[in-house]
Amino acid sequence: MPREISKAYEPQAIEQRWARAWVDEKLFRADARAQGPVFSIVIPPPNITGSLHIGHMLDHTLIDILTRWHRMRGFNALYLPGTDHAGISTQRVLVRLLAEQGIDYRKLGREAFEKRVWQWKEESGGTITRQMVQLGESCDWTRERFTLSPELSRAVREVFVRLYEEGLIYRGKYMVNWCPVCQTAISDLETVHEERTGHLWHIRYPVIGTNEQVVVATTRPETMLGDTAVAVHPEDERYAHLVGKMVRLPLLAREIPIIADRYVDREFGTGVVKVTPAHDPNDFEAGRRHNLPQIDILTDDGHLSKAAGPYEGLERFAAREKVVEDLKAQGLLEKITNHTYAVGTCDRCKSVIEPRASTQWFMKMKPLAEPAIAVVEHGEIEITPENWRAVYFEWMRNIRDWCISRQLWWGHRIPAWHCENGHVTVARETPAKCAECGSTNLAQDPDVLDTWFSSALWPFSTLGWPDDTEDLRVYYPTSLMITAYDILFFWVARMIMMGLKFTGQVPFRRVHLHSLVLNAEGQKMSKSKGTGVDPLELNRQFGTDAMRFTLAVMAAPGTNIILSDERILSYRAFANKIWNAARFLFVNLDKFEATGITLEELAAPEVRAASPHRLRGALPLADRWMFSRLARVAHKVNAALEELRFHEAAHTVYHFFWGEFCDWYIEWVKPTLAAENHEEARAAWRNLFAVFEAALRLLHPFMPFLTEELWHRLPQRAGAKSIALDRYPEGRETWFDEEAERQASLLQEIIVAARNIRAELKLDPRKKVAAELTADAHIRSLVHDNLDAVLRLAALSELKLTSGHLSPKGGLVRSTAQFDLRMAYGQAEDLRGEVIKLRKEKDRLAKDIESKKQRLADETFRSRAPENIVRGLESTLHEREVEYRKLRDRLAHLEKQLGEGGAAAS
RNA sequence: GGGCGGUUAGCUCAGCGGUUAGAGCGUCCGGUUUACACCCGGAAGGUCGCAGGUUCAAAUCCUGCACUGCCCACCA
Repeated sequence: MPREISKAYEPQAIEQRWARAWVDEKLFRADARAQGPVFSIVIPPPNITGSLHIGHMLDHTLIDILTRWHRMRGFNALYLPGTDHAGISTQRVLVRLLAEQGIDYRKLGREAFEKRVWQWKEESGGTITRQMVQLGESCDWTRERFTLSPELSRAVREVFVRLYEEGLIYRGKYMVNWCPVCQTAISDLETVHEERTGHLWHIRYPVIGTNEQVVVATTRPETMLGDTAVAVHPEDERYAHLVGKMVRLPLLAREIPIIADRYVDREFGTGVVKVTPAHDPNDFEAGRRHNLPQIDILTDDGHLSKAAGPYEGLERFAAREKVVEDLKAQGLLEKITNHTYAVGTCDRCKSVIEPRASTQWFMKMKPLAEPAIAVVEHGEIEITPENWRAVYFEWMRNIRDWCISRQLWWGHRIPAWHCENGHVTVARETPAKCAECGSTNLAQDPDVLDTWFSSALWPFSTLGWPDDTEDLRVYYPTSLMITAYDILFFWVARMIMMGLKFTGQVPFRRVHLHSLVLNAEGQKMSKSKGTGVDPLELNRQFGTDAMRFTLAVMAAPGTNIILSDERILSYRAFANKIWNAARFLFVNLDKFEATGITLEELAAPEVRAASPHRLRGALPLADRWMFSRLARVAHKVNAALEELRFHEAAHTVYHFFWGEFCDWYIEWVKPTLAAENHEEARAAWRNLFAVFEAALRLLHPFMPFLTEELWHRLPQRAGAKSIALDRYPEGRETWFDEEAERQASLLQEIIVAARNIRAELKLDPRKKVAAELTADAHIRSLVHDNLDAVLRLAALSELKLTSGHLSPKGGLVRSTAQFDLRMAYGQAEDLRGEVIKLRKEKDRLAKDIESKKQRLADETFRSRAPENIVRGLESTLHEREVEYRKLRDRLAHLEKQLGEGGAAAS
């Protein structure tokens, strides 16, 4: 046990040392054959492109707290780490990096590009995992996975082929969200609706063979170039005579029909709508119903295509202006009105997406969603906080097919091969010939899968599926999924669907959705917006343990987390407090050794396991109280963690350690530690060490580094490896010692009362003064038995114990129903402050008593409220009345005194 | 257009049916108590957004309103 210990906690060196040691020793390697109930959790795989941001830090902190807690409780715990290949994100990063080097990725070609990405991944893709090691996360690094590794790719192909064979994956031309910047289709979830104020352009379409014209309104005038009809409601009398006639499409002079369709809203605008089947979801459906041609007027990169005639080549927004200008010139623009509408933007690049009919791969979701709804309904998967259940159900019940193909190069290549005759062969391995016509002229589909496709398989693909592995049998279904609520649909819902479909089991038994971490302005932290904070910088500044503790304390469900330096600072102070409590033990080792106690003795398991109730009676009050509090706190922390109430668990240990262990217990037993009576001193040391060591274990899941370091500095059994493998304090209810808690808090009240008077009198804290305590025999005897501690902690020279009523004369008094404490004062003190205070207190008490009396006088209350509530109220009322009488007498006395002195005249 | 949160001490937030509503920071007063000034002791500070209702009992449950944040949505 080292004697030299720095005065303040300096986390950096300690953290680095333990982080490395834990990995080197493979301390957290899970053994599928180990004993104990299983706790398994897979990480929400971070993107390889990123570095660790505060959101990850929160995820990982909560996961790690629970993993360490379970491990310490004897669970066979697995925390499986890994990363996501992050299709679009990674491709975007690489394209940019290459561009910076003057390389056009398209010219590089697909194969060379992929090679570059892999190379980059090897060099830079490990940032996050390195950072996770630094953070000391208790993952099993031997089981690290990557969504694009050969093993996981195999799972992806297996799933794709099976779904295709069942008809749940299909290919076809449908309306998709097209991002002209990323140049790929994206899913509905990846488009973010943004409210914008724009215009509604009203355009005249002349009806051929008449003098009439119809007016259509549109938010995207350039799409008129792709119109293949205009539509009216079949029962709209205004236009009934026009149905079946043709209109001349302005600018292009194309003749298109006027059709009747129920999807037209007669109330909106003129009741006539232009139909652009290739660029609007409603029009697409209408186009199918009426057999209209689809004219795609766009190119992949958002310019106008050949189909746009004279507008070919124009950028889409330039084309809009030109179209409007030309319509205006031809007098075909009736009016422009203001209009707010929601525009879809690309989640990745924020550019406006274009609805576009395109041939893509889709997954049928309804059949997959049904069982996924059922398992949550039936509680096979518990979602916390509960309000997310409703959100989940809502989305799942209205789920639409998922566009899974992406026009990218980085990702899982779709396992489909096209032959020259247009047949498609879907296979697990590259086929030699077309399954339909036998052609050997095959080309693999160029598209890759949406990143979330492989993420959806994560809980079982990482454990070895599709093989029937030991890991899968032992660790699947996983115990819990912890992630931010913003990927409930993207990821959580899809994992549930895929897990059920392919393993017949839920992927996890519980989902905990935590809040987002926002900055001081309440904005979502984001690197692109420059509003992010670097958690590693904060860790360096305040210590990882302080950061972890802050996040845990703030992880209360419901609200978002707003991080501030002040808050982290207060938990850095907490870490320092723990450090200094340890320091107290270490710097007093000479006193400790003087008692003849050995370190071996302290490390003995029977001392550690000492169950307080066995010792009760033999122990001094302070120790009985402390052990009881320890048990109660352990009980509460365990219960809180069981229910994922991290903030409550953290609060509880914080208050226990600082407010009870340090502020009261250590101060209380200090003299005993140096007592002449060695047996007494030894017992005090033993208990102090035992409580401190237990407190470290209690704290360990929250503050792994600090506790590991201090635990190793304490005497430990030979071969004891890590606090992380030690037992978590249990807090059995049989350890609670209510009598000791009651007595200790009474003594504390007396001490606080004395301190209060001292502060009021502005006494020099070192100056010891005499006081008088009036109380019943029971309390007097309690105080008498603990007189040394009371005198010392209240800085009293003596405490006279008296019975009966306290005479009203002289000194400052603090009273409760149980006792009166009086301290004499010199003549210089001004009593007016005290009088004001007492008056205020008297009013408050009078009001309180009045309301309690009223309650108790209420017959309905007495008959309906539970007995213990009524009795509790009665006894409280009695106490208040006692306090009130004492206070009234004191006040009268003081007022008289002031009045006589003439000081109250003013 | 639907839905979900939030509104509690100067600030950031806990508490979510039962006796005098809590924490951290900040404020004020007093401290070189040999573990800790990242500290110690004491104190001040709140008609729990507003209005109704349910209940013996409401910060806590219900309804409405007002701000405020977010999610979902194919009305041109």
